[in-house]
Amino acid sequence: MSKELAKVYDPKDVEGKWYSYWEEKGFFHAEADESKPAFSIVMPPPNVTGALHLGHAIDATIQDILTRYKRMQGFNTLWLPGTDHAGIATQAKVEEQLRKEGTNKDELGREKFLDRVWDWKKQYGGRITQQLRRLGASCDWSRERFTMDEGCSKAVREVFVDLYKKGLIYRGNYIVNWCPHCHTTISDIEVEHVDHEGHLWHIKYPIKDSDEFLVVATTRPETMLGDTGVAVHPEDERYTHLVGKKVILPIVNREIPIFADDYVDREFGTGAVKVTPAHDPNDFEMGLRHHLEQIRVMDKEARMNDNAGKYQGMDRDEARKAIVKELDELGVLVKVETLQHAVGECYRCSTVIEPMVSQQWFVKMEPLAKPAMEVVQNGRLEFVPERFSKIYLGWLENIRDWCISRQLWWGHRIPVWYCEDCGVEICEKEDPTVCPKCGSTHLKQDPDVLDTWFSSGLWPFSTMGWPEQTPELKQFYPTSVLVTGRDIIFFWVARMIFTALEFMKEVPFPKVMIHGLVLDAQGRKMSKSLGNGVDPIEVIEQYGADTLRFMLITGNTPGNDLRFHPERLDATRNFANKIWNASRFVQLNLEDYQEGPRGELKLSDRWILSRYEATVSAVTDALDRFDLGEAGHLLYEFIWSEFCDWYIELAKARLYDKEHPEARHTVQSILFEVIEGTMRLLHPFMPFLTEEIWHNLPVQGESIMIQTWPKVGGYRAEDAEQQMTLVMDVIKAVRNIRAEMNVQPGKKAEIILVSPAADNQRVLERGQGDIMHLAGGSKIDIVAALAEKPAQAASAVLEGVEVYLPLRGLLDLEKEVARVEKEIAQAQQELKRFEGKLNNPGFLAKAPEQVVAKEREKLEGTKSRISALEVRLQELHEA
RNA sequence: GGGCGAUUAGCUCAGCUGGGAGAGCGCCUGCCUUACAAGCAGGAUGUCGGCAGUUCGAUCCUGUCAUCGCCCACCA
Repeated sequence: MSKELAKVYDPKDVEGKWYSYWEEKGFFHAEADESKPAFSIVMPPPNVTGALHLGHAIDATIQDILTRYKRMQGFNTLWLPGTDHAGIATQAKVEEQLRKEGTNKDELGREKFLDRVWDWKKQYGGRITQQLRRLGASCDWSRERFTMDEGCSKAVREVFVDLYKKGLIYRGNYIVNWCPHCHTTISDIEVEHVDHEGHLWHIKYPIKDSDEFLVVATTRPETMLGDTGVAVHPEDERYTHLVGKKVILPIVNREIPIFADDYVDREFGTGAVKVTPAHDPNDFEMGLRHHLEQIRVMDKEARMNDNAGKYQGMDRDEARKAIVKELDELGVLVKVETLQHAVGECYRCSTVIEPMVSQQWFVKMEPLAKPAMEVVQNGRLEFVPERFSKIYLGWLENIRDWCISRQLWWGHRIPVWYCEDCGVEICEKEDPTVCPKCGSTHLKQDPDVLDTWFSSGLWPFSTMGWPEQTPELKQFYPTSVLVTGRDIIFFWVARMIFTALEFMKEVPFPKVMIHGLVLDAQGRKMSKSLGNGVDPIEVIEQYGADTLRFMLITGNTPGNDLRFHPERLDATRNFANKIWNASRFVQLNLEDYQEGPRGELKLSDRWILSRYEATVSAVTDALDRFDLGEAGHLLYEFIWSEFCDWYIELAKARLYDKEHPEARHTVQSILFEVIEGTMRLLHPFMPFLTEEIWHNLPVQGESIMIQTWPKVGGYRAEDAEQQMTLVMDVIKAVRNIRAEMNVQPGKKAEIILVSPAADNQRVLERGQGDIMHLAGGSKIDIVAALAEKPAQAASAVLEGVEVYLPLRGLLDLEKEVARVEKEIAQAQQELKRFEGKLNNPGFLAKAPEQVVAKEREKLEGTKSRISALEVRLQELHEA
């Protein structure tokens, strides 16, 4: 116990040690045990390929705080970690590796390639979970899961087959978002709409058997090779006479129909739209309505295919130039405008997406989206902050079917087989070997894999053993809360909700706590390309995990983005150091401490206990509201501004008083109780520091993390708080005078307190020792009135108390007069405000009685202050 | 084209569901006071984005405008 404690807290000495201790002791582990109420969180699984970034750090910190809090409250607490196989990202990493080795996945073949990915996963997949340990994450690592492990894969199979049989998964030829670089489809939400400056080309399409032309406007002339119609608005009088006729498509010389469709905007361009059903989602829809042919003119690389005639083999951009040139030469290019418009890009590689008709697997969304909306509308599932529910609902309202097939190898392979003889589709929970229709054994599995989010969408129950009815599922499902960034509400949160409702018939969590993104100091997203990312591990090395954690959750409002300012790390580190030193002070003064009954409590004791207890309640409330920033702020204020700045200073006198061991013992006991409880309150936020401090205190127990959460126990004392406030105000007033009058620090001075009210006098008498010590008094007189005005004294007038500091020769009379005059002026301003209010009949009639009374009180207080100040001024003039 | 968020001290941000504004950093003045100079004590600084409204009273509620940021969106 009585070891030397460093003056400066060094997290390096502490963090590694405690983390392995916790893990070895099994404190993170949760067993299904129905005797205790459950609290559970599933961690949003980070990509196996990834390294920890600040986004993960804030996410994990929030979850860890909630987890540690609930664990201390006695819940059977499970925080279940895991990682995501991240189809495209991981496959791309391994492909990159192969490229460096001079080979590629096709040379290797599917099976060998997958072996390589698994190897890669084994080698690097643990990095991010190691990094989460550095942060202090108290997850149950014995339950760590991976979206492609056996259990999760089984759940995926179960869900796919079930939805397939219900007709909610289907295969069909539809227009999808194709990334020519990643060579796969992506879902609608994986397309980013980015504004580009493009052109609007006006092209004349000659009308068949006529001299007339129809001018269409397009941003993508290269797709005209696949045009199979031209659309105009049904009520557009310019064109009604043309509807039903045909145009001859330039270059291609194909006859295509002119038809009318409401979709067309008469105001835009020429009001006539070329229709390419195979390469545009709207055209696709119109094509279906009007039975147009779909002609695909590009291949998987977005090169023109054999439907493109002489342009075959050209990249779509080259083809655009060449086609524009030819149109120009043909004399049918009538106008080119520049146009700002949004272009879809791949979220991963920013390649412009090519909409393309292709045969893919889809999840039918409407029947799934409806219940997912209802649970939010009827409050069974709440977003925190609430405003995110609107975003969620808006998305589900307009949702389109979800394209789930990906042309990748890394992922859950689509569990559908095709009979090569009779063509039948087979989708069962077991792999088929024989065609149930024709008996053929020539079965071929669909080559595609599922969208990564298909498997992570099952995360809350797949990780708990579903489809088996496990004890874990029974106790920990539904989970208690989901914590995640606002950027994956659609990708992940929504999908978990509708799959859970479909398969578990229950919400996966009653609350979703959404936090913002961590931005750089300029407010930009952190990204590899900008090079503005901050590595949390480096921050931890430099400042410690506790500092990073506390910094991340304080200083902003829930749900809002957080700008990363390195200076805030310094400030938070200073706070950690402050706590360290406060505890050091307590420990140094607890060496001879024996537990035992306390002696009489002084005002300051009752005050700090009351403030401590108020903090317990307020922090607990804030945590229950998921307002971690507020909870952190409350702790900061209590520890620094109340416990350190006041109570520790107040405690010293009695602590060092050898003549009154009982008083010393009482203070020791309170210091111990308050700091010990405060460490428990702070533990979820700063687990390492608090554990270290806790073990340096005279406590029994293996770890602070398994102690109980502080409870309130009757220490609240409004009277003590009020009285102490008066004492502190007097101390501040004296300090102020001393500073302004340049009284040498350390030099003791006589203090006279004039207070006509008996109750105030009693309070001041009770606090006089404290005032002496903290205000540097040599002697203190408390009187109801002064028979003789102290000459050569500086003064301050508080409500109910006048403070005099006889300074004799030290008093600068002029300065003092100026000071008093200034105070009078300020007080008169205030007085005016109060009078204004109290003279307002509306105020008197309509404001609550309490408020009126309070204003009256303030008015009276200010009035008497002013008259006291005026008397004082008079005296000064006389002096 | 919709929606959301932000606009408060020089900077970064709080402000707990309307009674008259706070912190940290920075700045100024003193202090190495035996927990802490990563500290202590004291101090200065704000038409709470503009305008209008509701109210006895608005930083907080309503409307509107402005600037910035984000999300969504099938005007080719």
